[in-house]
Amino acid sequence: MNNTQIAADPADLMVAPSSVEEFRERLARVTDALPRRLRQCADFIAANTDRIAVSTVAELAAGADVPPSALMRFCQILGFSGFSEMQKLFREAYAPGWPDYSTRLKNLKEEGAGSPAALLAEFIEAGRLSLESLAKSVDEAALAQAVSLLARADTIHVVGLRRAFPVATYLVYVLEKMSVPAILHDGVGRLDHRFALRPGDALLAITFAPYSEETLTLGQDARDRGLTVVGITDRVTSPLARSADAILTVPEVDFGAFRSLSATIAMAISLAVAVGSARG
Amino acid sequence: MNNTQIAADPADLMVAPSSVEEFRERLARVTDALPRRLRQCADFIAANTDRIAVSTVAELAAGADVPPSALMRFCQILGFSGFSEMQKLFREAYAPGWPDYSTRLKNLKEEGAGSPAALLAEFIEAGRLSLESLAKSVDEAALAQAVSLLARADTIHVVGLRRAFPVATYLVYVLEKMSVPAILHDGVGRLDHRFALRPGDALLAITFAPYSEETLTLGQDARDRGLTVVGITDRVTSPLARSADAILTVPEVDFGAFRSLSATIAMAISLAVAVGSARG
DNA sequence: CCCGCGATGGAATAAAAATTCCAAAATCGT
DNA sequence: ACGATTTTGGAATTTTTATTCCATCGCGGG
Repeated sequence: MNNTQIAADPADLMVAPSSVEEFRERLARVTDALPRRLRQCADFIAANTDRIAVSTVAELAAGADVPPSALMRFCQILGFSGFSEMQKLFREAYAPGWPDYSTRLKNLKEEGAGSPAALLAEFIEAGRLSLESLAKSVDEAALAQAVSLLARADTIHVVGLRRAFPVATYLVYVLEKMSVPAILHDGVGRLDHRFALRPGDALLAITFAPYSEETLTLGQDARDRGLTVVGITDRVTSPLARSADAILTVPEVDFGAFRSLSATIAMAISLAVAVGSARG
Repeated sequence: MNNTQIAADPADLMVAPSSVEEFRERLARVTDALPRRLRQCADFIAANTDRIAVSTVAELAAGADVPPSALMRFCQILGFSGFSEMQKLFREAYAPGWPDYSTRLKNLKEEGAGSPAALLAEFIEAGRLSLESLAKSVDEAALAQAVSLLARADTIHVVGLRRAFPVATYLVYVLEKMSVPAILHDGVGRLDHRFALRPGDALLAITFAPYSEETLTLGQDARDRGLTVVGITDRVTSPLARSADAILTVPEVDFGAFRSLSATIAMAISLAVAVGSARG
C-alpha cells in the first residue's frame, strides 16, 4: 500500500471545521454516506450538539449506543484530529444564557404551583421560547421584501384585532415616532375605514388563528384595489397569505390560552424601524 | 493529633452544594474569611462560574493566577470532594437554551449590519435579556399583593399611554376573556374618563420613563378617591409609586429608542390571568 | 460458496487531568 | 525576635480519559 498517494476522497483532505456552523454543515453533508455505527454517531451528535462541550467520549458513546472507538472514528471523519479537538471547538463557543437564570425559573415554577409567580415563570418561558424559535426561523428574504414594499408606500394602514391589536398599536406608535405616516384601523365606533385606503398606500395586516374576519376582509379589499399588502401571521398557509404580497410568519409559543406576543412584537418593531430608516 | 475529633468549624462538616443556587450562596458566605490565594480563587470563580463546566483545573487556576493545588483546596472548602465533583454539578445543570440559537443570532446580526434581519436579531436579544432579568428580579410578594388587591376590586380600570398602550390593550383583552370587568382608559376623543372611577374599583396603571403626565394624574385622582391603585413601571422610585398600593417593576432592556415590551407583557398577562383565576 | 474489503469492538497504550503530600514560606501571637 | 500555626507551591502519584491498533465480523461481488 502507498500512503504517499493522497486519497481521492475529499473527506480525507478536510481540515477541521472552525465554527459551530461549519460543523453543522459538514455533519449534514457527511451523514448520508455513513455506515450504520457511524451514522448512529452522527444522529446522536446532531441531536445533542450542545452536550459535546460538557461530556467525555465515553458518555457520548454510551448515549449514541456505540463503542468509544466508533465515536473516535466519527470525529476524524468530520475532519478533527480526534475528540479533544472537536470538544475544544464547542468549549470555546460556549457562552451560556445564564447566569443562573434557569435555576431561578425552576424555583419560581415550583414553589406554589398555582401562585402568580409560577404563572409568571411560565409566561417568561413561553416568551423566551418564542423569541428563540423566531431567531431560528426568520425568513430573511421575506423580511427584506416586506421592508422594501412598505418603504415605498405612501401611507401605511395597520390592522390587527383582538390579540393582534396590541401589536398593531405598537406598530403605529413606532411608525409615527419615525415619521412614517400610519393609520390604525381599529373597530372603534364600528367605522368602516375601508375608503381611507388610497392608491399608493400599503396595508400591514396582523392576524393569528382563529383569524379575524374583519382583518381578512380588509386585506382582500386592499388587494382588490391594487394596494400592497404585507401580512404578519402564524403560518404560511394562513388565509391572510392569499391577499398578501409578502408574508412574515412568527412562531409564537402559547401558554394556556394566551400568547406571549414577544416574538410578534420583536418582528413588528424590527419591521417598523427598518421601514423608518429605509425612508430616511 | 486526633483526627477522630470532628472539627468545630461548620465548613468542615459541609456537604457539597447540590444546585447552582446553593453553590452561589455558599460561595458568598465563605469568601470573606479566606486567606489571600484562596480568595483569589473565590473571586475568579464568582466572576466565571459559567466556565467551570468547560474548563480544567489547570485552566481555571491559570485564570485565577494561582497554582492548581490552591484551586483544589478551594473546591474542598466549598464542600466538594474535589474539583471533579464540583464540575459535575455544573455539567449537569447545563441545559442550554439552544439548539444553536446563539450562533444563528450572531449570524443574523453580522450579515449586513444594517439589514432588517440584523435589526430583528437585536430586538430578539433585547427581549430575551428582558425576560431573563425579569425572572431574576421578580418581587413575588409584590406580585401576590397586586393580585389580591385586584381580585377583590369591582371594575378594573386600565391606563397606559404611548409605549405602554399596547400593554394596556392586551391587559384589557385578557381580563375580558376571563370575565373580569375592565375598562381601558385611552385618549380617544380627549375624553376624561376620570368620573368613571367608582368606589370599590381599582386602577391598574402602566408607565415608564419619561412618565406620561396623564397616567400619573389619573393615578393620583384614583388614590384621592380612595381607589386601590396598582402600578407597573420601571423603577421602584418611579413617580407612579407615590400613588400606588402595590408596585410591580419590570426591568426592560431597550434596543435603540424602542423597548421590546416582552417582559412587561409577560408580567401583565400573568397578573391578568392570576386575577382572573382568583376571582374564580 | 468463497474471497476481499470495509466496518466493528475491545483491549492495550498514551496522554492528560485530578489529587495528594510535604517541605518551605509566611503569618500571627507572645 | 521566637516558636507555633497556617498557608502556599510544586513535584509525585493516581485516576481518568483519549487514542491507537488489530483481530474478527459481516457483507457484496465473482
